[in-house]
Amino acid sequence: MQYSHTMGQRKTTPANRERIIQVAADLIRNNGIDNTTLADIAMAVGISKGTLYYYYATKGDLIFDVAERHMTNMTNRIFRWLESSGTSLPPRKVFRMVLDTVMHSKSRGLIHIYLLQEALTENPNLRKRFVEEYGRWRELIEEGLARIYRDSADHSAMAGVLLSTIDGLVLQRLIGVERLPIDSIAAFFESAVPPATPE
Amino acid sequence: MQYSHTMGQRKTTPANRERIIQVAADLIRNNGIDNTTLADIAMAVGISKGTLYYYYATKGDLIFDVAERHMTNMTNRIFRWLESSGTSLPPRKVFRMVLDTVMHSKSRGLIHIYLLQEALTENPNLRKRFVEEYGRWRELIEEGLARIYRDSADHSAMAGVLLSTIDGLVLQRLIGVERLPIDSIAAFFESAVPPATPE
Amino acid sequence: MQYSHTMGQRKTTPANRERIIQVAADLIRNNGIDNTTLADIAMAVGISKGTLYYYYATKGDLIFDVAERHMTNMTNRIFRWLESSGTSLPPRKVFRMVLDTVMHSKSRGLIHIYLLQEALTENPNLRKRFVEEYGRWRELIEEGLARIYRDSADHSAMAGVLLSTIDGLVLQRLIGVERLPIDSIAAFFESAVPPATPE
Amino acid sequence: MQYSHTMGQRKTTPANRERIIQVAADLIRNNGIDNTTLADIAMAVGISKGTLYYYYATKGDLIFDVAERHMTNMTNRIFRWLESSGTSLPPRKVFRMVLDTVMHSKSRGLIHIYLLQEALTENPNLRKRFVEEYGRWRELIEEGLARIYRDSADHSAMAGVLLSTIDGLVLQRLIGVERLPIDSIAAFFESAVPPATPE
DNA sequence: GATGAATGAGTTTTCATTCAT
DNA sequence: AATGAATGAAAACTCATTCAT
Repeated sequence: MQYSHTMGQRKTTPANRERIIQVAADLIRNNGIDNTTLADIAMAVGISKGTLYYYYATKGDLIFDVAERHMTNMTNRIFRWLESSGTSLPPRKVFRMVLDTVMHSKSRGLIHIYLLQEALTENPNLRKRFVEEYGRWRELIEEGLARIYRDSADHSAMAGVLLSTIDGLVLQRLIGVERLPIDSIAAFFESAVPPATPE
Repeated sequence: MQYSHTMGQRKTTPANRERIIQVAADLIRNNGIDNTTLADIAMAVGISKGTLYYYYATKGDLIFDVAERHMTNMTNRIFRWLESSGTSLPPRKVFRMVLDTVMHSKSRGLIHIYLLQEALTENPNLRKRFVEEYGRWRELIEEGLARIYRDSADHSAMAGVLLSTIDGLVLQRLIGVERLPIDSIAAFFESAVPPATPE
Repeated sequence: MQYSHTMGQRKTTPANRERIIQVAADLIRNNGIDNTTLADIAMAVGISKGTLYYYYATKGDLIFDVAERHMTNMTNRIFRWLESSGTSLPPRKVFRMVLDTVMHSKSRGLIHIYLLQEALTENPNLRKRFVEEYGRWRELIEEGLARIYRDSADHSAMAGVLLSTIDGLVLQRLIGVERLPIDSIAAFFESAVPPATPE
Repeated sequence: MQYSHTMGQRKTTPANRERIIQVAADLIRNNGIDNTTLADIAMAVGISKGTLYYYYATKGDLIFDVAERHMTNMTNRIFRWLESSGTSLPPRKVFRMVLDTVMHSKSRGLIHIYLLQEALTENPNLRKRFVEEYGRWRELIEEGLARIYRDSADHSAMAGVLLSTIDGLVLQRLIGVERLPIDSIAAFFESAVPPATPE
């Protein structure tokens, strides 16, 4: 209702789902999954617990959708990065950009960890989704590297390292490690020569 | 540390504490922190819940000690690696060794993530401890790199990347990402030339 | 009866009512009354919960109709038996027939018990209906016995026993008692001589 | 035993369990199982819901114990009847006694039905117990009949009928059928001649 | 006639924590 | 040191019912 800007909308349902996911994501970001109760979410959305149940049969189902949304956001973010990597920016800048982006979205990072945890302990389906998505992310990053270096070398290792490094840095960022040497890390990646490909 | 009230404790106490920590760590590894109840721990140790409270005033306190123990283990592990990096092994082997070690201790990795999560959401003190320890780990790794390369270049960036990569890889390993290209990642690190230091 | 507001109802209404009752009976048979939700029924019928409420103001009302239908079925069944008891079959066969019929309709039995329970705990009106109907059943059975024995003795006791036995056997059948000696029970009834009537 | 009048009692636990079962049985008798909440039971016993959980991990577990107790009571009752059947009372009186006993313990009957229902729909274990116990009851009744008739004829059919009749009569009693012809039913059983045994 | 949406009162269950002995 | 017993606050989930359209 409050977010239906368009006229032609038939049902309020999608809008409500949307709001629930959004609000739930916010609460989870701030308090973690376990500390976010369905009552909290319902109240924040402005509906009753019963209504929440009307939209989601289970807390797990809701979390799943929140995670789905989160992954989509991440993927989109990488896509945008991918486009910028085609430009003539020097590699170091491009790396710096990636790392910066990730680093500074502390909240994104936080929810990422929470959701991974949930996937690990409670929700096998969610875990499968994460595995899929991680695969996709690595491919995208690899493609980005190919554009940056404009060659056909095998960048899979670097892509793997880059992806892992990002997660690892996010983790450290979250727990509050200061002075993460982002600059020199970007430089490190720039300096790393792709292994000679026999091709 | 904070729980040793008297000096003259009978020796059973530390032994009991020891067992509690050990058992708690195991349970947490397998089920996560939230799915490990104090009743579970007490039963697995073979004592009553009441007795558990004799040793630990709070679940959080117990978790803290478990984490402390976990960090000590990690640090020791890195120490051992440090020693081996002084040998004349080619760098690639040394990198491979680090990554392997971490990769294959899936259970260590799991508990690491659980504890980080706890530190993040519930236990600020624990978070501080992690920050400290991450700092130490980076220094140790840096030192190891210095030994490997036998130079006085600044390896802090690489150390940062290595540490982050490890965490990131553990994360992916845990959620079940297959085909992590450990070998080529090790090669990648070997090939990475430390940035020229103006020093 | 109590729900037909107008005379000129379109013919779809009774048909819908019919389907609702049928479907509800099936679900109750399989899951019990408490485990059958209105949502289940609506979904199985292919209508919305709201529509269900158009036909039945209350879950209790629906159950009442289901019970009504069930009782009618039972009564009809006894009627059919009644007719067969006029034939020249030997009494033992006739008894065997009754018992068999009841025994083998396990599903009928189940719903019978569920509805009795409901009548007992939730629905006084339904209880009254059961009392009425039980009276009718006994009379019918008595009439059947008179036909079998072609005399004017008082068969009310035997009718009472027969009716009770049937319910009791159904109960045991339902909970899974094996080896119910139906044959010898039929023989037992045959051998039982009606008490000498001073008439 | 049940209220531990003895001095040597160690723990209060058995006494508490006892009270819980007792109180639960009462509430169930009056309201049915589904209408008896754990909160009701806890309040009636004078303990907290948490404490109730301390004694019974599950509502089903508690019901199971209530049922166990109920069955024991029934069995004891039959035992006592068994003893009296050895006396020189005329058979009719003995039958009358059984029926009367059962008839007049309306509350026993109610809980019996409730528990059967539970066994049927929710608790397979309980169902097995009932099957066992029904078998035992039939044997006991058979033994009683042998004593009454002081012969070695096969009374299993009559025992089966008697047991079923009792359940059936209880059922009718519960729903409020008036004028159950107990007297003539007793007479009916007396008049029933056991089938000639070729022995 | 029909329905999707919303609700709230209730239910079982969980579990860290306390405490008298 | 040790423990059994007790607790209460909270959490997820259920579902009959209502109602505007």
